[in-house]
Amino acid sequence: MQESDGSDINTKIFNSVAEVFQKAQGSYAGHRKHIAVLKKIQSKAVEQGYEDAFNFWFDKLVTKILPLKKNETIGDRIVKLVAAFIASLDRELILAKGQDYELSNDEEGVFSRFVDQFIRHVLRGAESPDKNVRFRVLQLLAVIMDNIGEIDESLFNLLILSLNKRIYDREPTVRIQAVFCLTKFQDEEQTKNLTELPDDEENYEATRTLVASIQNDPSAEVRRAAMLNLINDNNTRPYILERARDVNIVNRRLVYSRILKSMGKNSFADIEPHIFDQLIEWGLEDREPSVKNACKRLIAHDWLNILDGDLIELLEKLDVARSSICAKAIEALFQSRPDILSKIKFPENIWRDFTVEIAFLFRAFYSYCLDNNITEMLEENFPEASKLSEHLNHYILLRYRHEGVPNNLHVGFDSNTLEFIIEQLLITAERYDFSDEVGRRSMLTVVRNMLALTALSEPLIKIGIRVMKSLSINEKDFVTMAIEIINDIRDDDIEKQELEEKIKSKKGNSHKNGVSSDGEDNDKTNNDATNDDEEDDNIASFHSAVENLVQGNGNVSESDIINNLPPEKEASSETIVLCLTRSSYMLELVNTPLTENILIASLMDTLITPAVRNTAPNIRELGVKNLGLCCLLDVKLAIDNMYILGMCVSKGNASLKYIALQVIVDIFSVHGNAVVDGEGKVDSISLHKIFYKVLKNNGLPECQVIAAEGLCKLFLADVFTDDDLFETLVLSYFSPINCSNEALVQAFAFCIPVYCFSHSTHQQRMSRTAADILLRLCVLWDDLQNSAPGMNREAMLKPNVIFQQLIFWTDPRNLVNQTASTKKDIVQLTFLIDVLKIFTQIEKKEIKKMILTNVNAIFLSPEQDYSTLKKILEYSDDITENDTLDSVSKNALDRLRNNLNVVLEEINERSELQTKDENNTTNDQYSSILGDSSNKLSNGDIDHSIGTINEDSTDAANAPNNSTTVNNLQGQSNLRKRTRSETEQDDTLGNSEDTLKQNTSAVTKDIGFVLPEEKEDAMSVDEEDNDSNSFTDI
Amino acid sequence: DEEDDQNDDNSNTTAGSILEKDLMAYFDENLNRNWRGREHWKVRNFKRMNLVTNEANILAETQNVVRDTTNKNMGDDKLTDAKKKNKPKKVLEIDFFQIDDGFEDKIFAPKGRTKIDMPIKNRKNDSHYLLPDDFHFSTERITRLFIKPEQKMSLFNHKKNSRGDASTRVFD
DNA sequence: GATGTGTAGCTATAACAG
DNA sequence: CTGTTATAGCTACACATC
Repeated sequence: MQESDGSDINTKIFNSVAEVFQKAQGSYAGHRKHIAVLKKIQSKAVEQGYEDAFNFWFDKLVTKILPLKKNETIGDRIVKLVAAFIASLDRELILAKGQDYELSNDEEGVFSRFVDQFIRHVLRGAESPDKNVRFRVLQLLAVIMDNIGEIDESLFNLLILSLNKRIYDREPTVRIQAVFCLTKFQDEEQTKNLTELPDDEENYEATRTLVASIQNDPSAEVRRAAMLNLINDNNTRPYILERARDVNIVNRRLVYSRILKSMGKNSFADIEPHIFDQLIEWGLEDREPSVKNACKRLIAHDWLNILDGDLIELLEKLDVARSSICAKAIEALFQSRPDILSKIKFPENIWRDFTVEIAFLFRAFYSYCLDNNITEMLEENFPEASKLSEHLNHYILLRYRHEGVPNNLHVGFDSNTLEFIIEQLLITAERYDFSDEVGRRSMLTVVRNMLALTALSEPLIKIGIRVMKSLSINEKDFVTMAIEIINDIRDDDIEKQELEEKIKSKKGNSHKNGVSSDGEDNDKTNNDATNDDEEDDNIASFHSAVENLVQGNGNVSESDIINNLPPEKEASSETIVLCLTRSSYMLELVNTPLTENILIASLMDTLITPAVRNTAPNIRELGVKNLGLCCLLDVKLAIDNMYILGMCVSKGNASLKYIALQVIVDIFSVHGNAVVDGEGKVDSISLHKIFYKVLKNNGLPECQVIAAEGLCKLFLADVFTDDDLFETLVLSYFSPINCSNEALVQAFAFCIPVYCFSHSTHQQRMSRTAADILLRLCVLWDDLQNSAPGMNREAMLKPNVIFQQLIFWTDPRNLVNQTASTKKDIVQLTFLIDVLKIFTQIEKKEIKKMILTNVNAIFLSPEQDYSTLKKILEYSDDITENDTLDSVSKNALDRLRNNLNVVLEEINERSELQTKDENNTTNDQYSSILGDSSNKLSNGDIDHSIGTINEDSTDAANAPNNSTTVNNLQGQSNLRKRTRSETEQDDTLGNSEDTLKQNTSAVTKDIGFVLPEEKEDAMSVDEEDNDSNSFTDI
Repeated sequence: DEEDDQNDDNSNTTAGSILEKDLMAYFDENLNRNWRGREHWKVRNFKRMNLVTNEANILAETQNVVRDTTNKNMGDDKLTDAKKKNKPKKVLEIDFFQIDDGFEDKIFAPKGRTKIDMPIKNRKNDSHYLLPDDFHFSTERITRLFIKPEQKMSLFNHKKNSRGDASTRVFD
């Protein structure tokens, strides 16, 4: 080939290709044509033996767009062009192969050489320092991945290696494209290996890499790309679906709106039941409305459509019997599809053939109609009360008696199914219309007798009692009936024991002294069978009781019960549990004081008090709960039992602590401080100590949460007002030892702001304690950073964030009770003064910087008190003069001082203006009240005095205090300055006598906070912990 | 100042009458996003209560509005100006005919000392970027008693009654 | 690493066709 | 009714800039 010809053709090829690119960058419009042209150029070049030249120039021209950043339209157009060109070639080849054309000119070879060269070419930029180049390279690879045909092994290895490097690129955009590329290399074999082979750094299987990305990539968009492109089979599905809890909102939403939606009917079959439940719960409970709505739409729209609107089938899929979230799901369904409401019917003939789904729909439909006042539907679909009770009775009999009822229909019904149906009917019954007396009476009979069944499950006891409450005439009637049931159960048991004893003694059996039923078990061959026998007996009495009641002999009078003296024998522990369960659910619904409720008093004596003293843990816990519920009804009882409850918390095992703690909090919530501190009452300090102790004990995280939540409640209610206890509370929020106790953190995250912003006295308490909190936490943090490498340094917030939090909490603008005087509020300013005051106790430059750089988040306003602002300025000046600060800190501090000066200036200007305008009249008045303002009268002072004459109690309380504290502060500040310089000198000598040292040593003690073995007083602000241990005696 | 005084009085009377349920809803709404606490809170200012409608606030707000609008107008002008400047700059075109010898060398330059990889510590995250369990703390939850959930305590409006008594109420 | 700007990915509403 | 398209407006997140 001659050179001139060669370079001529070569140039021609270059010009032609370049022209296409030149045109194509302008718009997408001519792309079709451009691709045709490119193909023509290529085939012509091949014909002329210039295949390489075409490839060379094509690649070279593509290189030009590589530096273009993301979303640059020109770049995107060329990328599209390349993709379309390659796709077109590929498609042509496949088509040709499919039709068995003779490929005349080795098109396949041309294509694969072109692709091979192209990929190798762009890969040269895969590790370019320019992130745009890396992005474009990966983008080009991603868009051609589907159409590269077969590539040889060396290129494949090169590509995989590059992609597995780029998946860890610095730039998220690059990683996203890498994910897109990798998704094309997945296959089933790999997903199997996912679970079967161990993790391996050198394992370059695409699926494994993608799974690593979906879980570990910091960028939400990368995880999203992996989620949407990961192959969806049994092995990978859990990784995809767990994104329903991704921290990113869009990712969470996409699980419902894309992943699950596209799975269609397979969602029901292919997802494991517990995961399926979890997904629905997560979706419907999500904090973000958009996620919640996506989930609702999935259920109410997509899924219901898939199932052709078959509501029952949908409920089957949702597994109503097991999943507690279904109530929410169906409510969403009713709301978004009101059309289906009218299609729901409950004809008479299905009443005896309820399934779990129908029963559930029945109850949900009823509740919905009731809540939304759809009376016509109620009348149309729901039978009269007596019918309801009949049906209920039918299922109760089915469940608790095996003979006497036509069995053929319900052969497949297991007890769980029946209990679920019964529960649904009872839930309906609780809100049913019982204006018809006959209906009410018959339902009452059914429920009372049901509650007498000893085999009744706890959920049914609970709802049964509630139904009984709604059926009762008044509370006294309710209590009477409930206690009668309880007494009957106990008496029956004792009777039975006596009977058995007689039989045993007749047999001359020796082992009768073993505590009742435990011994019995040995004699019984089959426990279940015996229970059933027992049940049959109960059903028999059940029937006779029904007879009695229907004949009107139902209600036993109160005196009957009281006169029915407690038998001397004790009931078996199983029976006691049955009684206590019923009584606790009863007591939960009672509100009349104990003094008007003699029956409950008798219950205390016969059942509850013995239970509290029982040695069996479960009985004792139930007893404590019952006792607590009674205490809520009577102050006197509460007072008498505070001590024992305190003992339970301090000496009991975890579960006893857990319940007793709740009881104590509830008692305080109801009775306030009346239950402590007085003649014969428990000392409130001792109770505080109990709370400290539980709060600090991270061995029992659940109890910590109760203590925290409980304390927050009590502080919110102003039952507790102790600053030290409050400080401990806030400290445990930030403490690293609690960082893994999510419930605790969330309780505080909610309660602390509610507390601070609900009342200015609350915010003032925070303000008073905040500086000390900050100081302690700074020391703690510092210690954590210097601790052993095993420690998790992220377990604690950095001091700057803590400081920001405290500033936010003390910001008066966040108070709910916004008034005009909010702008004058100085709570946050006093916090700042305290911080500046303790500032010298912070030693680390790093921490000082974190404090100072946030100091300007404090709200300053010319409305605020002049002297307070002035004081802050003085402290700031002091720090500037005496501390060596880095430039950032200094700038921040200067800015604060500058701002302060501006504000102070403005106050001065205003007051001058005012004195001119108002002809001295008002000012005279106020200055006479103020008396001592010898220096220039400032507007701030005036405001303040107005606050004082006002009836605003908080201002009135604070005004004098503040001025004195401010004065004191100044004194202290000077003193401190001296001490500080002395300390600096003495530091090397080890002098530890002054107050500052004392403080630091107190602080060092707190370091134990991090170290479990020393944690005793670490968190507690309470200094002397060892003196009175009222609850450790005995 | 006299006006302020007046307004103070007004606010004190009106502020006390904010309904408990409104307060509860207010807190639930505002703390919804901050449920994870700790490092996850944002300085997002609380949506101000619009429940209190006393003269002082109306006055203050109108003043703010006046100032705001003036500011906004100024800002708007600046913004639109900035946008006008930004938009027309997108007339970029590549000359594909211009191929000088060295251009590929720049693009395919070795990474050198530029860090193009994620730091190792960022490649694994134990949280897997999943949210923690949500315990759904709410005013509803913290006002109800632990062992007697039907009974609610009244947390916010008890102040006027007597200190140290949470004055529980029962809602039927 | 704090800041302001830009944008992906909805959400809402209407109009319109099937 | 149901589904599509077009429009504007919104917010959390990403990106850029200093």
